[in-house]
Amino acid sequence: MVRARLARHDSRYTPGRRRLVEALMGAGRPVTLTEIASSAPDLPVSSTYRNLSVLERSGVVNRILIRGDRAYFELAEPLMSHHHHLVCISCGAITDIHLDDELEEMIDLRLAEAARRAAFTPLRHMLDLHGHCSRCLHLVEDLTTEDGATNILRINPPAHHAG
Amino acid sequence: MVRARLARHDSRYTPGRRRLVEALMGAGRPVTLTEIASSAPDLPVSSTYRNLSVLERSGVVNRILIRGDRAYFELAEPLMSHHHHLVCISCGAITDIHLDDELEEMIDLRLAEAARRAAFTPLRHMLDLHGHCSRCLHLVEDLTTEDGATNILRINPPAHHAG
DNA sequence: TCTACAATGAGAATAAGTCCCAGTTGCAAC
DNA sequence: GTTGCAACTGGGACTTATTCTCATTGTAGA
Repeated sequence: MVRARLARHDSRYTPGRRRLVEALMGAGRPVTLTEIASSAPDLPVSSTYRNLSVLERSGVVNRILIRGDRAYFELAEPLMSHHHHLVCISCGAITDIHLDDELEEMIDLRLAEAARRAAFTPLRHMLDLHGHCSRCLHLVEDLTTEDGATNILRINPPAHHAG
Repeated sequence: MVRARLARHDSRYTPGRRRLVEALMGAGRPVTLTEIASSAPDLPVSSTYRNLSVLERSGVVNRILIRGDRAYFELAEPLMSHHHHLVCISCGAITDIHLDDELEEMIDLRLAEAARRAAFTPLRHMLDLHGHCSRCLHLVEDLTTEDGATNILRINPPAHHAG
């Protein structure tokens, strides 16, 4: 199936690309290029970047932008089931979560309405929840202010950070 | 109100920060630091980066990560009403959209359930729709394949790109 | 086998964003 | 108003993820 999607873009399923797909399968969570590189040090960095782009263009992997300083990669549907993310804004840890189909459909429906009004052609929605994981919560004194403002403390990632 | 939120973090509402808030108000859409810099060339880059971080930490602006190569900034709630984005993956154009409160509440409810199971403390959800704007649609031949894969073409931003 | 084109890999190049530091400013206490 | 402390500023150096270049290699099909 990966091969077919690549072929559709005149691209080949080469050993290097297979290694990448397997690495993403093995990780089971979104990973950065640095993480891939450290688990497969023989893969050249430039080739890995190029191949991740090719795989993305062919719809095999998704590039997810959660932190400004680096990109995360994960397998696209249907290699990976549709899901969303809990993103810790302190340490960057990412947890996959699933929502029920009814809600997903309702979201898609309403987004499609808004898209039509803007003459926009939808491809896929991205829904993430930003907050603090249990290990970072203690770093934040109080989460809300008297005027209801969220009190976001961007703190240097602690030692346990997962990304 | 901006001043109060800054004061909560032992920060001051200086002229440079006021300029930034006014620039974001004037833009009316998410903008990059480069855009801010070109509309206010006298603001030093390093100060602008620093001040945007301070304003973000105080809950005055939101940093939105939509393209991997740069960050966008917009005013946070309630200076700006809660909204979501249509993001063109070809040219990067961003359009603000609003969903009805009922759906927003349902999303928050289900996300909160998932967060509780993961011992995660929610702060805010991010929901964007990725696709192609009307001006970029012609760059894509066919949007779906026979196996249902989305056929995403990442193309160099055309001349009209909005950021 | 030949040909055309995709893929590779090493390093140079790019650019967003951060860091540093010396000088300045704002706020609060006296 | 003076003073002291801490926040702020600005310019440039620096870091680093990502992209680009290009010469070489691999491969599918004629």
